[in-house]
Amino acid sequence: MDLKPTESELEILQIIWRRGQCSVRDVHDELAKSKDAGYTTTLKLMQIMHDKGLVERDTTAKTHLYKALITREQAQQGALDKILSTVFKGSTADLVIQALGQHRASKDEIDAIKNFLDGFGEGK
Amino acid sequence: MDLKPTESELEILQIIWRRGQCSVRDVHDELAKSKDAGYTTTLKLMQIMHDKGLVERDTTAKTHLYKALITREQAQQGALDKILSTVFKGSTADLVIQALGQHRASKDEIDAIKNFLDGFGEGK
DNA sequence: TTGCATGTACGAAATTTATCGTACATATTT
DNA sequence: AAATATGTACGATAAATTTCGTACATGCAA
Repeated sequence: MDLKPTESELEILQIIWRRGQCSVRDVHDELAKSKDAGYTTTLKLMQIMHDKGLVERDTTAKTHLYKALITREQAQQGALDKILSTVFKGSTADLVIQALGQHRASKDEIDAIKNFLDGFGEGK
Repeated sequence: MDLKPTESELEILQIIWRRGQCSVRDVHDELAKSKDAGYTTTLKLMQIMHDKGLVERDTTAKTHLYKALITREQAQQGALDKILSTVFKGSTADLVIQALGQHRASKDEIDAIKNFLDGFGEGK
């Protein structure tokens, strides 16, 4: 099993993750807000995702309903692993610092991360 | 200008970043350790990268020498931006926490991040 | 100078990913 | 019932990326 969604598949997974379960129509309407592709394109993509085992579907009704078989966390981890090895020389610290430096995290976010670090690395 | 290297281009950029400047042969030998592709494949890729403006080259000698025109930091930022929007719902905090949670950063790394956060968000 | 190693150039094929058209089935509306 | 809307299936095409073969130039050793 591949487990590594393509870019387009990720766009679709995002929507499924948010809604939990959805029809091709649901996904396509959502996608159409930011993108411009035909309905059958979305359909085909979702069928391919089904073939790959990225989603499962309930075909009892005419309109099939899709659910994700890969979790957002799994996809996140996969994405992190990839960029860690391709651009961050494997350094998590570099990645974190670069992420925080540019993206102007809010104070709340920073606090959340500090708390996380405290509970993690115990004491300093 | 596109500025968004493909997967293969990133593999090559990594090597150029590490060595500062190199010939196709340098890159290909390095690449061959982990991968298995022909020399002309690497050559073609680097020519394409030159067309795209990702690298520059010195062609005075027979063996051309390539340098990166995009910095590692730029590529890192691009990679982060992409996965932030595709899998992390735009939340830097989520990304950081996920990165730290799984990858068992060393104590030193954690300390480095804490220091960074202290100098950054002032106050706790 | 001949032969071989090492280089670049570049078209073409192979792969991968994304898009679309068309056929066909089943609801729903009038 | 006929017409229309909505849905799936799926082959074909397009587009992007990667891989390779072949031609050709040049440096170097025998």
